[in-house]
Amino acid sequence: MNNRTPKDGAESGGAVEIAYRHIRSAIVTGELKSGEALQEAKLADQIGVSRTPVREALQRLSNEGLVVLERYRRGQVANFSMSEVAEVFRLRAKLEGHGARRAARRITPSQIDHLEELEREMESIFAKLGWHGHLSQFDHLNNEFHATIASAADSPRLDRILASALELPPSIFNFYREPLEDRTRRTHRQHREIIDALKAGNPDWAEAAMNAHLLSILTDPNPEPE
Amino acid sequence: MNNRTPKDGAESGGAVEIAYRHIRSAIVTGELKSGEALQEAKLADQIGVSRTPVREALQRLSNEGLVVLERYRRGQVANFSMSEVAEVFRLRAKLEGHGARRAARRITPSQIDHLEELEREMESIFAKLGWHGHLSQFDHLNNEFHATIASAADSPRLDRILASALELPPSIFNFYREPLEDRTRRTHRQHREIIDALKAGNPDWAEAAMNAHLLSILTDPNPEPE
DNA sequence: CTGATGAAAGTTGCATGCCAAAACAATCAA
DNA sequence: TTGATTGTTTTGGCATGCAACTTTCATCAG
Repeated sequence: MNNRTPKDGAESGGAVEIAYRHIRSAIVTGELKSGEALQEAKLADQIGVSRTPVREALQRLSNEGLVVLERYRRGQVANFSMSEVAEVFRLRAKLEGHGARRAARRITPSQIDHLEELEREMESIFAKLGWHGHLSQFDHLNNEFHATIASAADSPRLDRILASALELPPSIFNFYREPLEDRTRRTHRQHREIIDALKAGNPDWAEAAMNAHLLSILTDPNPEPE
Repeated sequence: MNNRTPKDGAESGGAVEIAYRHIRSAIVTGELKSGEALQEAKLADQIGVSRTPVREALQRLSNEGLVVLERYRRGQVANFSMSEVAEVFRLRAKLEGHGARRAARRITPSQIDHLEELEREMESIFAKLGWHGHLSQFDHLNNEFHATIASAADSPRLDRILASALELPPSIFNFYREPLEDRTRRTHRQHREIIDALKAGNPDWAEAAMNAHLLSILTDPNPEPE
């Protein structure tokens, strides 16, 4: 079973990267459901690599919180309670708010162009495909939008934390009661406001706008004490 | 070269854990200096495990930011500039401030006892051994002190971020100009104040005290815009 | 039928080997 | 001497095999 691929078309990284993307995407699209068991051998076979890179990929996903690993036990797709989702957005608000504040004073014109371009793309695929069709692409663009701001904050640690510890499968949005189209339109407005604040170089505004954006996700009133 | 150890005395986890602790401790104590190359085979041999668990351990350390990995390149011990250290403490202030705020309403009496016990221990070993002797033990107890508060915040993600993305080798303290004894004494006072705030169940106070504690590390005035 | 028990099957943890890419060294041209 | 070039050595990336452990399932006592 030697499926060595000396040059696999549009391949970017190594086998770990392939496995990582594959599994992550399966989780993100809901193909792998919360709580579902993850068997190294099966995944390896399915992806076309050996167990070693699959193990590394699962390790990474475990760090990111998308997968739960326990010694000698089968991995599982993590499941996210509403309160966990809320907590993630609270933490992201703290960190990305901080990031936006710093970014307001450091962001370059070309980064702002990039943000505007990303936002245009998001709006255009939303207009073309509607919510359900655009979920996966939206996730990607939206992640890059936030990552661009974080990187403008010039804090590699912040980058890493946001990229690795505070990601959620976009499928969680499907649990919300609010019509998804409404939520999406609001998201776009908020993105534009954040861009405005960054363009103006106003740290307070940028932080506040980012906070508003992230905390608006928590529409369901949450009864626990702050 | 089969150094299999069917039951290795007071062993806790697996080979990965052994490798992880070994390498981490070497970095933390300064045995491995910043920028030093990390060769899988050499480490594996030295630790007494194979390369596979060493690779996993390095992966973990890379996620934690203590090690820098790049595909096909030798790993290196990360090096921490003053501005990175400052940024870590700013991020910790945001996150642990949030944690302390939540903890103030949730912490249990037994957790408070635990904090007081930890603080007593820290002060006692400091009194006995002075700064240089107590560095490694202090690091351990101090980490548990902060981890206890974070866990009282009842936010597993926060736990994981603090444990994995915002750790620094305690050796960085040696770069500060301020006499270490002074700094340590202030740390103890601040710890006691944090405990007081938590005991009082006052979220604002707890957050503020935690912020004061973490931001006081940045004694060197930093000229960059916030 | 229910819960305990133990063997068989399945899965993960780790060691090892091979190959490809990087690091290094020697050689040569300018 | 210096910088480029090529050949050699070193080292990391991945596949695979075996051992340790968990899970499953059949069996049996109650």
